[in-house]
Amino acid sequence: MYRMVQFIIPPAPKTAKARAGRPKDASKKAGIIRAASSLFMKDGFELTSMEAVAKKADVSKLTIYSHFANKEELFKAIIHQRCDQQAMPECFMALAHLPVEKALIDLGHRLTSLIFSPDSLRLQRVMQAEATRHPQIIKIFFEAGPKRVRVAFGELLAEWVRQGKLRVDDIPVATEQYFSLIKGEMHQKALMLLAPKPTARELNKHIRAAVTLFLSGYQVKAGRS
Amino acid sequence: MYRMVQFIIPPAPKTAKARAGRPKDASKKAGIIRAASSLFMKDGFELTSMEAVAKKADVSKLTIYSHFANKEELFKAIIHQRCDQQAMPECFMALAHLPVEKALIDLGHRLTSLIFSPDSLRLQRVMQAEATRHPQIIKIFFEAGPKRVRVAFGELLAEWVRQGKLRVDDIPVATEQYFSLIKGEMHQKALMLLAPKPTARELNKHIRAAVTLFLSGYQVKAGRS
DNA sequence: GTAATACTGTACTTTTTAGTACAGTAAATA
DNA sequence: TATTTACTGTACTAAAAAGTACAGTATTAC
Repeated sequence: MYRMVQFIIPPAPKTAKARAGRPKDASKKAGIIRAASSLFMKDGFELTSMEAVAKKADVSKLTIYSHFANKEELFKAIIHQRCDQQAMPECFMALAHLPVEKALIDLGHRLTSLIFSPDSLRLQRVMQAEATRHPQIIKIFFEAGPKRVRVAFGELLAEWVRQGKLRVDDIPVATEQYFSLIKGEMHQKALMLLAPKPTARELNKHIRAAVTLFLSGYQVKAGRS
Repeated sequence: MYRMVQFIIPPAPKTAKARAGRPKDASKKAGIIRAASSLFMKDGFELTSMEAVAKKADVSKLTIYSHFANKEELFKAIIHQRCDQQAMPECFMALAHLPVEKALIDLGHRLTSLIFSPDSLRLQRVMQAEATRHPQIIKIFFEAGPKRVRVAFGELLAEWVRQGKLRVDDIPVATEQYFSLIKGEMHQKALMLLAPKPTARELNKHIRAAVTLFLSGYQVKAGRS
């Protein structure tokens, strides 16, 4: 039964068919998305009202409903858009020929500045809050964001193993460990508003400690079997 | 102005003064707390209605309002109560004379079975969802739960350092690293309902890997300065 | 120019829920 | 027994928000 889906022809490809009459205003839609984005990120799904979105976008409420079927669809559109923004430039492999320690520290800085950015924290908070009510969205978010980064890191690790710089039995496990150490508990606290943004000094110390521990487990030392 | 608060005498210490008339029924209150607890943990603050609590506790809505001023107070009472339950038996020091590796693995199992328990996951989810609206409660939750456990673990590490089994420069950092590794990303996924409960085998492997990495960084090897 | 569609503003319906009013009953103290 | 307080059930108020109806204006394709 499921196989058949692959052969179904998409129902009427009415793309930019210019269907007679005044066309929709793309700038209106963009304005709605911008307004909704900031409100959803600030207040979450439940506490953001469509009226507030309309007001902030300087648009009639009915205009919103002409672009998005309902509140859920609007929310999904916002999350999709923000996930795309969050994607990291996949330039991990460029680090493959640096000294391992330096590369890991550099990466640590880039990752922390991403995940501690106000936007990322807000998105993460909203996702967690809505986890039970929007499980599909969470999945999209995870695949588009965290997962891609981890895959790229795994490939970098594999390259270093090939170069004989690291000794890693289980790459997925090591990847998870690196990210766990880099995130640490500061991230959890930042999510819960329990800690102010860490200072540059704190971050530096944190990242160095994480990389040191990671390398003590995986770096190839002179004179090993 | 604020200082004065410290000197204000508590307004009439009517403790168990038996203030004439029918006394409040403690079992009603307990029933309300029990019902509210399960509902708040399931649906969070906003989506739990007082009517639902009343119905589940088999009690009149007004009875709830006679025991708790409003919904927020009821919620706070629930969180307090659950925090107290979550506290781990502080028997960490009993592990001080076991072999370090065995102790860390044992501890890892206890910690994971705590934080992956349905109750803990639910509490954590509710806390995260309500973080922005109830910052004071979050603080209480953190001090009563996670923080106490970390302090106890830090003392255990210090004891091992004293015994010459470990070499740890910065105990808070090492503590954070241990907990980060033990929690890993599985916990995050479990919170977001992205992963089913990990199997015993997976947990075992995960904990072993975490402890191995931790010890490779902090265990004293024969023949070191 | 005409028909079709987009957009606006206002007002409305519907639903949900926190919190209250009230009238009555039950259980304790004095 | 009289009084005071706890509890119940029903019905209510008030507010908030999703979504719709409608009447009118603006903008485009044909």
